[in-house]
Amino acid sequence: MAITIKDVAKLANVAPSTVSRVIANSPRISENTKKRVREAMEELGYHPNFIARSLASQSTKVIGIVLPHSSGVFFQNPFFAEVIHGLSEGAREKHYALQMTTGKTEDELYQGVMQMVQGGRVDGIILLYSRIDDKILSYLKDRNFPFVVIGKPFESVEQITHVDNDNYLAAKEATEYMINLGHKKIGFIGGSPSLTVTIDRLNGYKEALKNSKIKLNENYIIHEEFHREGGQDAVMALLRRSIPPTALIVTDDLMALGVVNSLTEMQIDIPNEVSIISFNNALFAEMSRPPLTSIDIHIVELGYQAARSLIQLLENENEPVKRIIIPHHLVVRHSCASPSILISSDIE
Amino acid sequence: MAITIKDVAKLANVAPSTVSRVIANSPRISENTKKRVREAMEELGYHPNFIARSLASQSTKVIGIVLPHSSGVFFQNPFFAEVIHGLSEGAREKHYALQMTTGKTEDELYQGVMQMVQGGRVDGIILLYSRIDDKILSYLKDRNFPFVVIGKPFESVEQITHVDNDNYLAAKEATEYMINLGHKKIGFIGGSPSLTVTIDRLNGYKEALKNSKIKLNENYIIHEEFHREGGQDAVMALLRRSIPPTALIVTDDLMALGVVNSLTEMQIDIPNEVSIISFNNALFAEMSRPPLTSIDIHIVELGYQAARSLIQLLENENEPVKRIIIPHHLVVRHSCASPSILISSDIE
DNA sequence: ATGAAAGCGCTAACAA
DNA sequence: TTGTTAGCGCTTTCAT
Repeated sequence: MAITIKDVAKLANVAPSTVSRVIANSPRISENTKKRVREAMEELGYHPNFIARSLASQSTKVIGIVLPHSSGVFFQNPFFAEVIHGLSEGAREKHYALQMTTGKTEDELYQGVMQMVQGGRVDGIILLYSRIDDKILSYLKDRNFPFVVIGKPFESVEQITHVDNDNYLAAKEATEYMINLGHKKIGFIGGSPSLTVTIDRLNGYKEALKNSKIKLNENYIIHEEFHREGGQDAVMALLRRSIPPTALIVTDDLMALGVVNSLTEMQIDIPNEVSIISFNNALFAEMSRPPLTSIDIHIVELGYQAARSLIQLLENENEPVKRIIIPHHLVVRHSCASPSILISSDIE
Repeated sequence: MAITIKDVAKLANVAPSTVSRVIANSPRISENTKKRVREAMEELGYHPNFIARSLASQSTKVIGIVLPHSSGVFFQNPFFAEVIHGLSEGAREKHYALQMTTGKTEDELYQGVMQMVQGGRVDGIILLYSRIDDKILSYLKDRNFPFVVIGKPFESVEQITHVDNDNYLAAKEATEYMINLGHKKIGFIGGSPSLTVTIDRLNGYKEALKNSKIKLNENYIIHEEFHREGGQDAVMALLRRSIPPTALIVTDDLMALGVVNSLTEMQIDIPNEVSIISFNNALFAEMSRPPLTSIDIHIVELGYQAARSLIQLLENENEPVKRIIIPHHLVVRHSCASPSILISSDIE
């Protein structure tokens, strides 16, 4: 068995409780005994047992992070690595550990979260996604368990601390960018319609069209999964429209990559025949041929702020509910151009 | 306070230890009382407290994973997401949780590992890298703490369970592939020379050259970090050689991407002027223009097997030390060709 | 400023 | 087959 607080106490000739106070650096212990105790700890190579401490103090200093189910897809997307990067920075700074839960099905995931929460494994939880009617979110909310969501909660927005982009605005700007280039037939390729990020971006897109008096064409809106195949399927569907769009708002780089693949294969020129703007600005956007104009949403920062917010929530009894909006910005590359007069008038 | 084992015991009219045995599904409890106890648990919505269980049983059912320091670079590389994917599958199947440690410096990382280990936070550890003279590995080994490394340990290979590819063979085959195409001036762009993966691949490269009686040119060997800039710097250096290589073995996709970028910018044709073969076969390899011939090392499987091996180690008193080799395979795309007679004879 | 002692929720050895 | 009891290593009242 390892060195315990008792061993230290014995060597330093004090009570275990005194050692405990020294660890917590209680001001009620004289510098003198603090020094003695610390020397004893040093000499014995003592390290506090976190589990015991957790049990006694009812706090673990670990944060649980919940990936969406079907995490297979999620792992492939650069979003995952970046958000974890940010989370791990934020957690490490405050000396919190990170624990991960995944599940193949929603129910498996739910069980995992329940174990984390009721098992007392974590002090708080960060949801890496936000969707409509999420059982897990309801569970956390009902139990009043501390949590933060990355993305905008679908309901009770005012009561849930979350870190998000202004996805409505970002999509509106992206769409306006296309409109300003002269596009009128603009397609929208979004993720699952049950994700709030998709809903917000779709609304931004619609608003921009409305403001410019462009009639919304429901046939121009496609929902697919956030991976390459999703983008491919989406663009194929869009190309089957009697009048295909000349510009596409694609809400994920990996999808956009699929879009580019398909168009390239069909020898459709980007940006002269179809313009594309993507979201997230992962390395893929830069690597694509042509390089994609993309909206950078600063994913690392999203994770970093989420970790910090949760920790504040945990450490401050009555920390208010917060909404943190991470700014986005447009990175212009070479996937957007004015619609070719030829083509657009040709078809009409 | 939440429902405890005592509450259940009271309701079911048994002793707490009986409830504990029911949880563990001990065969020494009658089906009858099992049923009664389970009903009580159900009725109260009882969930066992993992922390208390961990303290009493001295086992946490959590696995610690250690990223290399300078994890900033590591997070960017698709290797990270894939290996975590595999780890999380392997851990979840056996109902283990995953906890992550990162650090900006080696010392910070070391402290983190010490906390995990001595703090009793984890039952075992997986190192996601393998380097020469690793303090952390020595620490784990000295304390006899269960761990598994992904990659080949530099020392005591026979005494440390690890999951690896046959990197020596993979690089040898890659090099032979180039030789068979007719290349004689073959460059090697590897990662840090303190990583065993680099060492193994370099040795495989050298062996292939030797077997084909091609004289080793130390100027053709470059070491850089596993990211794009690394690849760019490396290829620039190689191009400054009086006789630049006509083929490149690049031990990482992201680096290869940098190589391709630089060559493309300089209007050097791939594969006609320079052939490239990369490692890992991430999406980047496929996306690159031209698409890269690459060696797929099955990173997800690496993670999956690592998790399983560690769990076996933890659950079986005298599980033997194991070395698991994940097969690799060559994926041929369009970045390799025979050296142009013109160019190679021209220069010589 | 320090010590004694109870207890966090569970497991496991020992009894019965 | 089940109950009793003593910890696991720490924190935290309550005394002193």
